[in-house]
Amino acid sequence: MARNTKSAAKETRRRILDAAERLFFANGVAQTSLEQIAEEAGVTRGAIYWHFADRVALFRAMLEDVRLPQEDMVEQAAACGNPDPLGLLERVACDSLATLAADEQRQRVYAILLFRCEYLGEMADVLQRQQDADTAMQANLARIFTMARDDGALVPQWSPDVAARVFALMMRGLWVDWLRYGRSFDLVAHGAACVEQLFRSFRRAEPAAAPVEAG
Amino acid sequence: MARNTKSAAKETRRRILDAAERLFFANGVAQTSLEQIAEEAGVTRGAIYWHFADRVALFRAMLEDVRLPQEDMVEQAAACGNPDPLGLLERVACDSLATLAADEQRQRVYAILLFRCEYLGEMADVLQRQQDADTAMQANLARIFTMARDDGALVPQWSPDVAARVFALMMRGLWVDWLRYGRSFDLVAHGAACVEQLFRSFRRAEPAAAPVEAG
DNA sequence: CGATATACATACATCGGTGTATGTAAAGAG
DNA sequence: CTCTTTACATACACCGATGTATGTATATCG
Repeated sequence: MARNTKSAAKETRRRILDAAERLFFANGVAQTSLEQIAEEAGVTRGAIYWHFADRVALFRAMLEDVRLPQEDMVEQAAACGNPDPLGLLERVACDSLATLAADEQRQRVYAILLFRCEYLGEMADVLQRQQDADTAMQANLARIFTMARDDGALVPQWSPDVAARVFALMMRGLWVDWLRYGRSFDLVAHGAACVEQLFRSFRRAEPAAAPVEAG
Repeated sequence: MARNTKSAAKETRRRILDAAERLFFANGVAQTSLEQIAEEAGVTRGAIYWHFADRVALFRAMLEDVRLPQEDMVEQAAACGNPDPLGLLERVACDSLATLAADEQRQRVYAILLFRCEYLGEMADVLQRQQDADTAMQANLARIFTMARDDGALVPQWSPDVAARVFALMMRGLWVDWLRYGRSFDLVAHGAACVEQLFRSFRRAEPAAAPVEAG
């Protein structure tokens, strides 16, 4: 068939990636054939094999387009010399929820990573990327909580490491639950309530106000 | 071939289930053929098709043997009329960590559910079971935290629902992280530190002691 | 304005997996 | 002691998916 111009080829590549994303999300990675992806993208398998070595390469390319929520938080929280570390983190946390809630591509890709693929053999390093992101987030959070403790902002009942861990576990739980169970609750509102009350327990007690209810 | 006695047939069934569990865990559900399972179990595919209708039925049967950590916690925490609900929960939480850490079958099956299968089509109700377990756990925890609030055991900074949610998210995060990342930390010790400090924030402040470090 | 590389489509060979049909020897019922 | 049923093993037919080889029309470059 007619050879496409270079920009048209780029668009073909995009269409393949988008089609793969939709089908991986809808049918799972293992249950999606290159034939189906080609059809969804309006090309043939020849085009896919031209742009990508095989299924795994296609899958990897799809992932490279998206940042994981963990990576997002690390980047956002990098601003360290802040006078109010806990306040910064609290805002970053809520931002991360809003970012995920607003970006459907991110939702699909993260959901694929969480529930629609099996991490084995050639996919092992995909898991590794998530572990690296988690580790980086954990280290970064621990650093910030340590700053908060040194500033006297963190109550002594919480050790910086454990506070960082519980916070990270809660955030990931919120992301995962929301995606796993069909986005059946208001991620931003409900998540904000969790974030706020947890951070309230991190801080020295203020004149007590009534707790915020979940969304 | 020679027909086995009824008890021998039961054992064959067990061997098939065990083989499936090991291979699903090692290679993923989609990447494991019935041929492989048969070989691992020392039988032929004929035996598998005799005992199970197909792969999905085999997978389901494998799951039925095991209780999920969530289901475990719900059962453990059912004892409600306790004078110290928060103390009860704290113990139940640590028990659940110890139970998971001690039972390799449980670890494999839960890991399969989390990272080694794709929830689609005929597998949708498998996800449903997890969602039901999570929902039940959530409801149960909320009830207990409400009791704690009514007893004055829960500080007013935490609403019972949000406290239950954060606690549940943390617990699931601990289970998942431990399994996902190759059990690379001491689940019981590290988990206990998280549980303890979170529950300390739930309770009215005692004469402050130094926080416990993570394991 | 050829020559060549590009961007695919088409065609083919292969293979592993599934489901089912059939064989069969022993267990259990009467 | 037979007859039937059980508990498998064996054999077969049938895709569907993969990978590769090949065709081919057109950009693009010198």
